[in-house]
Amino acid sequence: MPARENGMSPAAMTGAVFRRLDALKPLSPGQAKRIEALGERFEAAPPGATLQGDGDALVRPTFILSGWACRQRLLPDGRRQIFSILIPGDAVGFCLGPSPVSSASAVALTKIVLATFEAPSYSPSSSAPLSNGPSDSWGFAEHIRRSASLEEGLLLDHIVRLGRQTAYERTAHLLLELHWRLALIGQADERRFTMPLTQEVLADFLGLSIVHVNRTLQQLRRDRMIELSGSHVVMLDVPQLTVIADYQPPVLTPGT
Amino acid sequence: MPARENGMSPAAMTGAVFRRLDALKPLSPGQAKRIEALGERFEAAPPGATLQGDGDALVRPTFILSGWACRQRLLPDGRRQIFSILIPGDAVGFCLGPSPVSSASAVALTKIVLATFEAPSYSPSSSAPLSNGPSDSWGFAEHIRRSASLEEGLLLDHIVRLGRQTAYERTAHLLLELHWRLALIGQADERRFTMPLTQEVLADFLGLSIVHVNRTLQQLRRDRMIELSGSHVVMLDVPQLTVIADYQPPVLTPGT
DNA sequence: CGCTAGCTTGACACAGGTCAAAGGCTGTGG
DNA sequence: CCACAGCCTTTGACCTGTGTCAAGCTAGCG
Repeated sequence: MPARENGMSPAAMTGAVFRRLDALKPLSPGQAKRIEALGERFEAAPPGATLQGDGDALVRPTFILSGWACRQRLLPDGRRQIFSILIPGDAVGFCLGPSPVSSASAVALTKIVLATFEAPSYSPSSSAPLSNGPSDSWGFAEHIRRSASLEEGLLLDHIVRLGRQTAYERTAHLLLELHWRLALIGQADERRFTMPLTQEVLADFLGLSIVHVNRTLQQLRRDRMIELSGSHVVMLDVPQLTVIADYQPPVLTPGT
Repeated sequence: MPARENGMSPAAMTGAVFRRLDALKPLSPGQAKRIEALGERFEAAPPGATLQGDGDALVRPTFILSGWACRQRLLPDGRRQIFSILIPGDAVGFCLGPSPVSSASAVALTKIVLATFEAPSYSPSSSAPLSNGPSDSWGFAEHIRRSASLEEGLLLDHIVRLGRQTAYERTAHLLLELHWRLALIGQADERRFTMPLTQEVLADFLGLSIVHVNRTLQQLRRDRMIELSGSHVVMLDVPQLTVIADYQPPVLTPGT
């Protein structure tokens, strides 16, 4: 097996995508194979790169193999709001169907590696009526549906954070969410994980100013709720944080 | 044609549903007929009624024929955040597929009339592989997809409002959004519409306190941006409001 | 005709924003 | 190997948008 980007095998590169989709719904051997094939055709982008412009149509699903990104919108006066933070295994944009002219753009927050599905390698079953839309032609319709459902839940959580929670609660909630999502793809242990985000990014996500994010993090440290140095996070009291943030991890519909 | 709820014909009762879906994608005659049939089987609920509980599964799509509702979540200490305001023609909850255990509940804000689709009256084409999920069995897959896309855009708008806009901007933005959506279903003219929402509901939607919503509305009045008495809204300077709120109406994918 | 739900207003408190400056880091070039 | 540049973090002083509390007011409704 030939060495790739920093010497990883295709399977290793697509690990996060595999784990995430498999958690949403167990992958069939055929599907697993197609995921692994993603590792063959990837492209890298530097921090700050625009992964998907404002009105870009989303034809085929693109996944993050490694690195972090975000979906965001800019106001005319320069204010920025980040809708969601994307981690390895996440899809960039949405694949529900043709319409998605999302009014958001996606931007890399770190060095990032992406892979896009080849469209219709599944022609045998694609003879089904196109009523299904393009989403189905590649055989992951149910995964996409569940992924969309999960993401919608995350958006709703975000709305609650922004509308009704204090800076302290918001920050705790975000940390718990990231921890849960990273654990899903095997990139977090019980209480620690790596979060390569600047305080500016946190601010634009949490609807706060940079300065206040800093102060809030200090407060969490003083309260012995977290340790944080560089991008290394340790949650010292997960139960307490969960109460403070009223955090409820997403429920994955089990099975089949 | 027999008289119904306050003497309306089925076609009149389902007007909003028809107009909304037809705007998303022109309805075929057969689809139009099925929509009209909705008017035969409706049920009413009083203000405050729970239309859909917290973890309720969403099997078949339910539409609002008349009245307003909202999707919301409550925090343990009683704080409330409203995710979206539902008007006639809107679907309650989502119909993307089986998983939608949405962590939100839907509540009637006024007296409301609902109608739910009968499941599989379209059996001829439902012989298609069930890979499509239940969403397709009733023949509106593309409408549902576009509706979901539209709603996702509204959620993103809401996140920007809550995260990065001032009370004044948020309020202006909401008024413009409601105006656009009401116009879509033929319930608004160029600048006026009816908004049967208390200031408490506005507050819980906009992430503000009741008192501050009141003050903000006063300010909009003083600035001669709006008139508002009871539930009657007049927007006095739509262009200006649009600039203030940085409002961008949703783009409906045209055609077919 | 009194009650209640909703609206309005003032006085005051506080979470969070803004401004400004000083410290780290880290990478790069001399 | 040092020095500088740039980005990020941290902190203090101060300001303001929004929340809280409390009290009237209004109007529809039983």
